[in-house]
Amino acid sequence: MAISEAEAVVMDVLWRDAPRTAEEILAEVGPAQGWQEGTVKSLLNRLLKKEAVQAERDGRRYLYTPLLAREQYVQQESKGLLDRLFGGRVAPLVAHFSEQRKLSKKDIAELRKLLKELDDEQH
Amino acid sequence: MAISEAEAVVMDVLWRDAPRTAEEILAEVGPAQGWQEGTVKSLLNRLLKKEAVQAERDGRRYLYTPLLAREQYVQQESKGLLDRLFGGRVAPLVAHFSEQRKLSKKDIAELRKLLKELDDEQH
DNA sequence: AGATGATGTTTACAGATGTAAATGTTGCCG
DNA sequence: CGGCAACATTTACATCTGTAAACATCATCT
Repeated sequence: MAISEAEAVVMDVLWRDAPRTAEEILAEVGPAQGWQEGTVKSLLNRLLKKEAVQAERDGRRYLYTPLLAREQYVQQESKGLLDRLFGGRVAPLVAHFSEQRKLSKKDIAELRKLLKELDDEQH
Repeated sequence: MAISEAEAVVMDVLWRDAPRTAEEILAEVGPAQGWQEGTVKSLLNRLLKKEAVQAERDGRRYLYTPLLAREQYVQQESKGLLDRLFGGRVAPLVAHFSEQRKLSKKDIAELRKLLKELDDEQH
């Protein structure tokens, strides 16, 4: 079962710091997303059903912790896009951003560094 | 209005070659997707409503042509992912694939070439 | 002209999603 | 102990999606 976009917003909070209560999550994303309490609770329940988070009782409330690692999620999403749009290869994706002039100086510098590291690994 | 995944499959056919009839589209994706005729027709109608394709009468049938350019679509999707998962920057995305050992030799070679070109542009 | 077949158009229906409202539960306060 | 406040759980409901079935239209064959 895939995680929806709204659910991912909740996961993001938990990935930044867990465990958290529903209240804390609401405080963190409610204003920005314009969400009510019920919305966050529903999303948490759906995430529980999908086994993406875990709830541990703490007195009257629950503490929620991610079960799905951010890495896993990022991996799935990225691979999906790459496969659908760029034949599964990374270079065309970067070329795309390059053409769109969406590479910042920092990006370029980091890419250079990355390639250098790959070089070094080669022994 | 965003284009759904199933709709994007139809767009892909049209991006490869247009205009096309519903029948041709079905012939091209039906088998692989396990779709019936009605499915393709529905998707085409939704795409029409979203103004992502255009239909031009040709005797008894229609010829469909994309209105939305593939570049636009790719741009939206890529930017969406980048913003949601990598803070809008390209380098972390590439680093991610690098860590996952998902960079092919070809990818690396192409990235190198790309950086070199950017270098040259800088003159 | 009526039946047939090729096409397009409308309607359907289940599951996912966004967004809660309604309802249930329980520890605590008076 | 009875009721409220704080949580959680259940139910709701409109959209969007995937996937067609049903129905309408119209050129054509008999």
